[in-house]
Order: sequence, then C-alpha cells, then structure tokens
Amino acid sequence: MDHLSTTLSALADPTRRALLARLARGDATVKDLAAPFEMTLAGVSKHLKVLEGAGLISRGREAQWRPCHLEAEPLQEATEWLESYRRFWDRSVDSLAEHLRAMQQQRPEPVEKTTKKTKKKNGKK
Amino acid sequence: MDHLSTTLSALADPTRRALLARLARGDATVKDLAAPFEMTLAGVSKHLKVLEGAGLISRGREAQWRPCHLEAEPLQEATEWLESYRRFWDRSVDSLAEHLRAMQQQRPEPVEKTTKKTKKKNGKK
DNA sequence: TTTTTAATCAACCATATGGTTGAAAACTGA
DNA sequence: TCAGTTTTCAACCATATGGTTGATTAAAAA
Repeated sequence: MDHLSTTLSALADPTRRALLARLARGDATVKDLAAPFEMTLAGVSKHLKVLEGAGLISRGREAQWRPCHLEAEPLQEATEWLESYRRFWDRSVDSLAEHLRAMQQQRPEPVEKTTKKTKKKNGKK
Repeated sequence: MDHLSTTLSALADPTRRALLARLARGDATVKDLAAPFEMTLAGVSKHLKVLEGAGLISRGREAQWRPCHLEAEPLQEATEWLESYRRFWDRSVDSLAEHLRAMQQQRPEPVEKTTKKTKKKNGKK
C-alpha cells in the first residue's frame, strides 16, 4: 500500500485519532493510553501497531514500558495532499489562500506520488 | 460512523483519490472516470458510491448519464482536523504558520466529541 | 419495437479490519 | 527463584472492503 493510503486509513478510525490526540499532549505508555477506552489492552496495542506502521508514532523502551511518541511527518504529507484541494472551497482571498494558491501552481495535479521538484519562490514581501 | 472517519476512509484508497483528482479538473461521467483504470465499470461505480456516501461527490442526471461533481466540504473538514497538528512539524515561522497558529488558538483540542469544559483563559490580547 | 449504451444491482469471493480471549514474553523486585 | 506488571502474540470471530460476474434498469437511437 502507498504511504498516503496507509496514513489516511490509520487516521480513519476514531479510536486511533483519540490516541493521537492524547499523544499530542505528551508521550504515554500503552496502559495509560488504553485507560479512557472500553477496550482490552490488546485491542489498544493493535491500534498502536497500526499507527506505528503508518509512521504516526514511534516507541521507546523503558523497562517493561514502551512509551509512545507522536510523529507528525505523515500528518504533514496528508495535509499537503488535502490542501491541494483548498481552492475548491476557500473562496476568501486572504493571505493564506494566496499562499496556497501560489503553492498549487507548482503542484497542479493533486494526485499521489507527487514528485514535486521546482520550488520557485520569488521574493515576497 | 462519524463524519470525519467516513471522509478519511473514503480518501484512504488510491483509486478514489485518483477519481477525485480527475473530478478536480471538471465533472465527468462514470464511463469517463473509469477509462484510465483496469477495473470493471461496476467496480468504479462502487468507488463512486463510497465517495458519494462521504459527501465528496454529488451526481446529476442527464439522459442515461450520471455526471459526477466534486464536493469539497468534507475535504475542508478533514484539512481542518489535520491542521490542528501543524504545530508538531511546522517549525518555520512564516506568514502561513502564523495564520494557522492563530486559528489553533480557537480550536485547541484536536479530538472528536470533545467535552471540553474548564477552559481557563485569562484575558488575552 | 428492438437494439445499444450507461450505469447500477445482486450475488459471490478473498482478504482486511476491529475486536475478543488466553498464553507468553520481558522486565522489575522481593 | 517466584510473583507481579506491562505489553505483545496467536488464534479466533464477525463484519467490512475491494473486486468480479451476470442480470437489470433507464434512456437514446434505429
């Protein structure tokens, strides 16, 4: 499976998104992460494995604990793909829209496996 | 299933993302959309049904054709969720980052069904 | 009316997914 | 060594998903 698909399918589950939201507030062990859920530890462990497989978390080792840590790079990739569609809803012409519209001129085809090369940015402001 | 999960799982398939990419260049019939794929028409029809279920496309009726049209609202919702994690990778302090950081101050908890209650925030700005 | 075209439906298949349980691993500490 | 804690593994189950084929609907064209 391609990277972006892996990321998006990992995010397409409310439990996993809640786990990421928790990790956004700091690293945590599996048990801590599992606490808020009505689910077995093994269930949460599986979800974490999916997140790890997508590169959305990494895990350390401290004694018998395996603390989880948020890794945001895949989120960035997913955001970039989604933002290439911004022009379809963002009618307002503020600085953000301008910025992204400029970006789109370098990435006109919003498909996966984008090989973005030329980063032409003429001095702005 | 919640709205965001539906959207993300619809996007977590390269075929469906390619269909959206095609629709980003203009409306199209099922047959036209199916042409680039080594897949039966029924297969593409199913994918379109998923996209329609997620609100990512709408469909018209012209004779026996059912032209598909991109609908970007769910993409906006998904983008907004993802952008709430921007601070985890975006270290650069350009105008875009500033803009989004400002937006995050209004939406600090990136979780679904958040029952945020105590929001102690003493007079700011 | 008959035929052609566009699209969907229904049934089916293989595999993936989200969950459980119970056992096992890995480590701490007495 | 034995016992407790944290986490994973393996097996299993039910359901969802992505795909096919063949029949069917709906409209246009002949």
